[in-house]
Amino acid sequence: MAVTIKDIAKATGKSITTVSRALNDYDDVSHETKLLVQRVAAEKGYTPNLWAQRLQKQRTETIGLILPTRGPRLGDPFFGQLIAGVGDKAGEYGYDLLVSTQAPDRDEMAIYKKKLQGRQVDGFIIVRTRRQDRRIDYLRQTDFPFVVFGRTEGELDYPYVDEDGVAGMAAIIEHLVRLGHRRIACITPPEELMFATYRLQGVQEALAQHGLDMDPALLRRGDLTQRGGFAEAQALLALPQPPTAIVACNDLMAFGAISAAQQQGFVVGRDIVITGFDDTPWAEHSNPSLTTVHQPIYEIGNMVCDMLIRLTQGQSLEQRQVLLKPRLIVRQSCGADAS
Amino acid sequence: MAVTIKDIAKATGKSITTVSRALNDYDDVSHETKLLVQRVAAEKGYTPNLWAQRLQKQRTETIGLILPTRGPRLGDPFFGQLIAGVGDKAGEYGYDLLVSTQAPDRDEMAIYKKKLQGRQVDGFIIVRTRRQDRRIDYLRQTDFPFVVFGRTEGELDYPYVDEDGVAGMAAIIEHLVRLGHRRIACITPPEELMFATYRLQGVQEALAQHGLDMDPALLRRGDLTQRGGFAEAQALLALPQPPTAIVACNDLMAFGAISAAQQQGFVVGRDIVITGFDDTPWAEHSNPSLTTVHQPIYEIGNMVCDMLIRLTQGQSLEQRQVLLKPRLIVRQSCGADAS
DNA sequence: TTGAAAGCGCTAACAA
DNA sequence: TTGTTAGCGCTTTCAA
Repeated sequence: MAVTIKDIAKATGKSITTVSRALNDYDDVSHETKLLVQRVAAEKGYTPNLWAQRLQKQRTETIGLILPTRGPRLGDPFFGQLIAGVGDKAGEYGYDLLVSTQAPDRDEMAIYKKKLQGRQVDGFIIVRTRRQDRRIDYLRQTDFPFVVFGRTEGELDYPYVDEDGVAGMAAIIEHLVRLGHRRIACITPPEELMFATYRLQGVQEALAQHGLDMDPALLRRGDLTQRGGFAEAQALLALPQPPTAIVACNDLMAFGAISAAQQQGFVVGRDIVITGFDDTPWAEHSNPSLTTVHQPIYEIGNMVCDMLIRLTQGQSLEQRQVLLKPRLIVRQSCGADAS
Repeated sequence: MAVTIKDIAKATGKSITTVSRALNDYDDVSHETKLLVQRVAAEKGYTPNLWAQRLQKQRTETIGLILPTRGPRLGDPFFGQLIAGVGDKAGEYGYDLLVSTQAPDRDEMAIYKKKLQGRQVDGFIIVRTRRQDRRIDYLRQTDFPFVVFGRTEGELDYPYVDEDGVAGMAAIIEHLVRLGHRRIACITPPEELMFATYRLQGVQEALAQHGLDMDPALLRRGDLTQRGGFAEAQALLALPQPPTAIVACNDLMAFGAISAAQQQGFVVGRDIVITGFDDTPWAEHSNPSLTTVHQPIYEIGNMVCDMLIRLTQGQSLEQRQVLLKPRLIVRQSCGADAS
């Protein structure tokens, strides 16, 4: 069976307490005792029982990340990069990462409650925020540590990291208008997602600034998947007056839109222009390569994790709320490179 | 503060023991007591302290998945889909999933030891096996539950799920030979990965069966990334006698190879043929779409998780070792569809 | 049907 | 510098 602190106490002839303190390098233990205990512990291959430690310390050194989705859709590189960013940073601190999947349905809150009240994690990272987000309401009200990737409607009195979607989309529109486009379509994310609001707002404000209006027929709601982008682009291209540019609110939908356009014989970048948002690893290598807005998801994962761990340790944050400036990445799909 | 079993005991006037038994629905508690206790528990919003439960029960209902990589590379959809598959299945059982990232360096084993000996998880899922895999050696020797996605050299006396890479690559080669290709190049994974061996073996056996030899100049080692595929394909295309087909051992490298070929003005599917392995979500939508071998990673994640949980519960497995038959997916990049 | 008591492995206040 | 003791919240004998 497993080696416990008790075994070491017996083997060294010291008390359990002394062993505990020696192992934790307290300075009220004699040097010799410390050496002895540590040697014996190493010999016996002692590793502390974490539940016992945690039960005692009332801290878990674990952070929770509940992915708001189920099923194979996690092929979306978004989640992989995010997990990498959060997990790597957690590892640096010696923290663990508890990952669950739970679609945003009526069971969603149960899992947060269970993990919080069961004291399984010291804090949560919240991703893919809705405009009204009960996860955030709940955590705010219980006063439990959390950091958000994204924002919500209403008062933003919690720590978050987000990229400025308004500015990002505005940059895209600016660019397209400068290239001469006037009939610009937009494929948006599901309405309940907060970033849908920001990105659409960016589109509309930038258009307005150039005296352009969004034709309601050119505004279509997608589901963030390639399949969705494909379907919506098909519908747009079938209009009596099709757009000259399609602005998709994420890369995946843009890829779907490109497929749809190509399938109908369009040369993307020449006959029609398509852009994305996220700058996934694929954007650079797709054909044509995708004009998009860069979003450093891995680094954001790093940041939110770092902030959360500091919070759980009672530290205060230098920057509680971070809004990243987006960077436009011009590639071939907008035609600027193509010619 | 948190509600404990003690609070409920006080509130109901029952003993701690009785409360515990009532909550766990033991049948030596009177119906009334049970109802009373459960009502009060619900009112107070009681949730068991999992650390205490686990300390007591010596079981964690948590499984460990340590991703053998670090850094932003988890954009690889492989890991996202795997986590989804494992996580969803774990959720079905009410199990948690503990995810870590740890590159296969000399610190690698420390994290396994810590989690195992700290009794943080009931079992491990091992992925991306090396030909000689110390993770498996260690777990085998400690007799700790684990299930492997992949195989190793030597005796396969542990539970695993894998897809038959030999058959998969053979199917690709068969197909290409039938299309008339004779000069076929291969971009392989890093040598230490076990599936590199199988996939290369599949290529060579299938070639041999047609009396063809692999020109050593056409065999190049990649690193599983797009960037790597790009570089190796460039080298191949610059040969005095370039290949007519490039068989990449995963989709990512195939995408890189496609980019390289296109950049040099080749029409992929006509001037050169490129294939992948995995059938990632992107393969279908790339341009040209990618001929590849399907690997149901999400489902494999489901399977290994299911097997592992059964193992940790002391159940025996109907099928301890599963070798999945691969399915060839013919699309445009091999020229069969293109015409 | 219930409760008292022990103990899971550990940490920490207090005494010696 | 060390050991005694209590206790984290829970489950589980054992006795009543």
